[in-house]
Amino acid sequence: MQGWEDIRDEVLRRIRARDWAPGVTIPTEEDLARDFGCARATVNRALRDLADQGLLERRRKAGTRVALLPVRRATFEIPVIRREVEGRGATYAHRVLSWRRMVPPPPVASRLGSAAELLFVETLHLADGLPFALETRWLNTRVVPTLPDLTLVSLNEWLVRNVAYATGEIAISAEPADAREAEALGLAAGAALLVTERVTRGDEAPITFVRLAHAPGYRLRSEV
Amino acid sequence: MQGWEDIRDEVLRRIRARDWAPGVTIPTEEDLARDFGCARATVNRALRDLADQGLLERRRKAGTRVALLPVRRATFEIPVIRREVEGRGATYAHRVLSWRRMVPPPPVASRLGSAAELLFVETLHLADGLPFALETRWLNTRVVPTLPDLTLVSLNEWLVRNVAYATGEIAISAEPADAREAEALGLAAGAALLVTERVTRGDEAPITFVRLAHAPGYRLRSEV
DNA sequence: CAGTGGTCTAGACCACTCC
DNA sequence: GAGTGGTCTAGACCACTGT
Repeated sequence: MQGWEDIRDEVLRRIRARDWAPGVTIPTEEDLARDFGCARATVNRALRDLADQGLLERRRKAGTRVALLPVRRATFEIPVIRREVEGRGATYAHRVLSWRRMVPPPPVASRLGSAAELLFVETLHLADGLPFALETRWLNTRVVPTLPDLTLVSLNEWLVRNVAYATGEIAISAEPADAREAEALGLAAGAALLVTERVTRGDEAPITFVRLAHAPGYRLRSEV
Repeated sequence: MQGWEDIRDEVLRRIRARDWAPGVTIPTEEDLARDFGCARATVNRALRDLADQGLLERRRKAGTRVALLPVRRATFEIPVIRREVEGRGATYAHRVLSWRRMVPPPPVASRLGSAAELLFVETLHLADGLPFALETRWLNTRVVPTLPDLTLVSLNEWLVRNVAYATGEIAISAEPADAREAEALGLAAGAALLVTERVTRGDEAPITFVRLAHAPGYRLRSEV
């Protein structure tokens, strides 16, 4: 007996073995369904999965072709920091370094699409007592009327649980540590940091902008 | 008329609006199918999509619950460098800086699971004539008997088109530029570089290890 | 216009897992 | 044991697009 995963694996095998070389059109779903002795929907599920991975290109009428330059899609899981630290077998802690109301600097304002005064919070995340990441957050308090005790729960986590979001973007880059980051993370200024920046927006208003500067040694990993 | 995407959007709306709060069990597929006036398979497709995104957790018998701490899954497209440069509207070029046979350094050998002699190739990728990324590659020539003229086609691209691969991993980190990278990219030593490292393996033998050190300003982006 | 993928349906059986 | 999601089927109609 065979399921759609078996069919996907067999198609994948034929692609890798170059039975179906890059650029060539493979048989139609109907033909494959007959060959494999299953329903067309099952073949469709298998081919759709491979197309989602970028290995096949599908177009109505034109058929299904093996991708010439497969665009690898690497998926990274971006968990809440506490989970990430605990997942490494370390003990999580966080410390709020400062908070105040302030008008965001231009780069933050433009990303959020709002130059209104925001709550600024600086949090150091620790793994086994050592600096793990410095979080720099600007928060629109209009959409978040009541706040938790920041010393008890990470704002990061509280927002995930309590605020409805609509859309967002993530950007990853490498940047030299500025004076503040270097001090908080216990590094020399200019040290290479992996920085992730996230913008989160609600239906109407922007919610928050977060910049996470990770201590050296941090890696994002993905299987392909 | 409604399709599975409409149902997915409506479920997403209810999650965001907290009609269905984090942690609660939502109605069964059968119930939802009746409510929406469609077949169960259509509801299944919609809920499966949201579960794949990490917003729902599904278990047989237990039902479908709204995730408490949704693990955001950010998907980044990792295209061939030429495509990436051209996608930014720039002109692509590459220059092979050096190549030789050598035993890989221990970190590379352990990643590939092979300490045999490999072909080492150093390639500078250019966008509009400016350094874009420095590629450092170790290639198992046993699985790649014939090589192209490296000055004509990027080894990166040639491999994608001509070598069957089975599995691989990608890791992303921030690292200070070493002397070689700084020279090739025209930077000061220690500059923060976004580094992507990829291991590719065939059915039996390792194929290649690639390290890409991207010039400052490089960002990976993803919608969430 | 015609061929191909995209999706929906109604029903069925199965696999897993909670009780 | 029983409830729920996971998947398959056979058929149908539709949407897109190359010719």
